[in-house]
Amino acid sequence: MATNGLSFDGRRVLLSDVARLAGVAISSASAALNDRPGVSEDTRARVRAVAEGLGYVASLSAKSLSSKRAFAVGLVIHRDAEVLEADPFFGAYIAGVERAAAARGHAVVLQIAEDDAEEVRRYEELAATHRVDGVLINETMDPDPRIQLVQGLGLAAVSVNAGPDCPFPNVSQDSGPGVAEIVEHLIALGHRDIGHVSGPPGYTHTHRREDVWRSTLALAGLRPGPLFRGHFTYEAGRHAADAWLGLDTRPTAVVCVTDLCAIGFMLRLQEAGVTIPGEISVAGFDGIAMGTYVQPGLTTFRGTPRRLGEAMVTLLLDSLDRPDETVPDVVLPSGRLVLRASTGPPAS
Amino acid sequence: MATNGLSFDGRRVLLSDVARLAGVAISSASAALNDRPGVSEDTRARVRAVAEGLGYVASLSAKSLSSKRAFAVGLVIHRDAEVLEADPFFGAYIAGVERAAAARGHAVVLQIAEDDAEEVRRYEELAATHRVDGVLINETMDPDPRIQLVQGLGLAAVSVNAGPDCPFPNVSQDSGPGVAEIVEHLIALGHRDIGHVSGPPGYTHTHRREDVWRSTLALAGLRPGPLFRGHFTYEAGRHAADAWLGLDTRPTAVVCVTDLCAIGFMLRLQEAGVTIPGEISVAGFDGIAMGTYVQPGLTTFRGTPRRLGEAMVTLLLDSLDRPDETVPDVVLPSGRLVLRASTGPPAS
DNA sequence: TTGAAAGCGCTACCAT
DNA sequence: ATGGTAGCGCTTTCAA
Repeated sequence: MATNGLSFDGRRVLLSDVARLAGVAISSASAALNDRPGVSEDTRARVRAVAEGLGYVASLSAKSLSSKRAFAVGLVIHRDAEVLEADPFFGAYIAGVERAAAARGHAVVLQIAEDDAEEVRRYEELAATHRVDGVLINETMDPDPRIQLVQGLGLAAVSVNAGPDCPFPNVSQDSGPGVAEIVEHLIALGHRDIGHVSGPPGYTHTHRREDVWRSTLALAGLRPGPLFRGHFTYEAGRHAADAWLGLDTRPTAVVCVTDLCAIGFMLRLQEAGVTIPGEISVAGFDGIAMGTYVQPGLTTFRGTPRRLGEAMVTLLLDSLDRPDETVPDVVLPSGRLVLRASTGPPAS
Repeated sequence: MATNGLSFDGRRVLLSDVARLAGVAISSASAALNDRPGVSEDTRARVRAVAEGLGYVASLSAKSLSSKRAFAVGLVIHRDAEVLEADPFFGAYIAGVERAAAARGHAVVLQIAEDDAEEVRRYEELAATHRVDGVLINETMDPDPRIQLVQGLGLAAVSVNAGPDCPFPNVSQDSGPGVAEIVEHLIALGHRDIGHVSGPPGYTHTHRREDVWRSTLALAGLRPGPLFRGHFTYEAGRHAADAWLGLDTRPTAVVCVTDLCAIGFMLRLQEAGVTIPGEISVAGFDGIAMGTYVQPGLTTFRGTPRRLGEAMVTLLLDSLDRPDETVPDVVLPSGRLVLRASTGPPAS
């Protein structure tokens, strides 16, 4: 049995081999194997059987050249290696991307850009060489320069949580409900002064989470506590903690924009002798594994990065399959609240 | 300026366009652009200038079809999404892989397999479709089934820390010196009973680290402390900690096979009220960011995953470039000891 | 429904 | 050193 793409004599099995053995023309064999109309069911079955028996696998480069499709999707990650290393979000997301792509015969081409100029170059190369059929734009920013770039390059794409003027199909997974649930949880515990450690301006995540933090408090008749603008990282959390330590009146609870940030915040406070949740309740956002390792365990809202990756690829391939129709955007459920020991009643 | 691979009228710039404008034959243009001999320096320069001016980028599928090369390397990760998520090693490694590949015009095709059967299928597909020119085999096991598989499929490959009978070029980064340095550090602190939390049998990492732990102790005239066999994970560290808690005579120091494992070990002990390093010193291996987040900070040995990725790709592409010559294996320096507060003098 | 043949855009060979 | 041309292995059009 030759299931490895080699025929008995070691030569690659070609479509012409399949056609010859099945007693049909090459064009018919092609149509039969690619589910194209114009072949009788009888012929199709026969061709399939021969192909199967021979272990035929079409040459990708030949397919690509003649069909002008790459059968691959691109994923350009813009991040330094160090940050990438510490960011566990990435693993589950990429797993979703890869599996959804593989399920439809596409490969994932991963690129890493460490600065803006390099990111631009990567997209240009992907477009110029036709290495991929489309790209995934993740962590969309509010006006996002990549959108114009990618569109100008003629690349197909799908974005995540992009604004309404984004020309690409979009997958959205709103973090608003998650933040609302966290804030409501803190209010229910008795907190009245709830601060927020936010991300850098420009990011959808930053604005959305900040807005919902504020509006949820307003809905409960509470004024927003102090706001610390920082970043999504561990270090940013530590800095915010330093700021918190310098406050005259300290909030009794803080909602952090990410788990990593929350962990930095917590550990810095603990180093300064602050007890959690005794003196302050801390909540994060994402649901990374590390949140279960710290003491106390981190209350958070767990998203579904894997399903996000799957949804983005599926949407991209769908839109590629029907270039005329405009595929509907996808809305993913937010995730779910995970209560751990880092949040508790205020000291009073 | 048309730097995006499109000429003025929106048509793709072809090699024939470059040749025509440069006033040479297509074959000469091809030779000029690909650094092949047989063109005068004058011609080469002229062709280059025209290509540059036109923003010419060769079609990858056409190149691939005619040259039988994919200009891509494959990376098959065998791991569940959850483990992948918690494993920060991956980020730096993949960054190295990607950057080295990109520097030589190759793309990285990332595949994720969640079980053995799927892993086999992925390699088969990569080979059958000629999607990549070669693959990176990471985390080589002692007899590693992938080696035979990949070789049988006719794929080029490079392995890491493989045994002497592995047919592929190999990059080695010995973890032995690191373990030795850690053990010596503990001995210097005054420890005489030093245990080890090891990984699963079959992995090179497991055996090597275990062996060096034992031999370094022997060299100092010490008997090996208790050995806990587990896994590379956080959870495995916790289990080992439980075992340690049940011991009659407890070692005063433990060397864990990975940082993640060490962190699990530490946190479980701390939950049980054990003080670190007062009652026990704990060391890890890898140098992940999380080791700086825990309290006390984790003493460890920091490898260079990024350079490992770079070296593997470079070696693969080198061996691909000269199929006749046999390229020499690469040996990477081990890394360096990182002392933090999780190790200290024994209680006594 | 089926088959023949013309591309797809390069590389590589063989003349010149 | 150059230029013509035959592939590479498919898809796709167009006749039959």
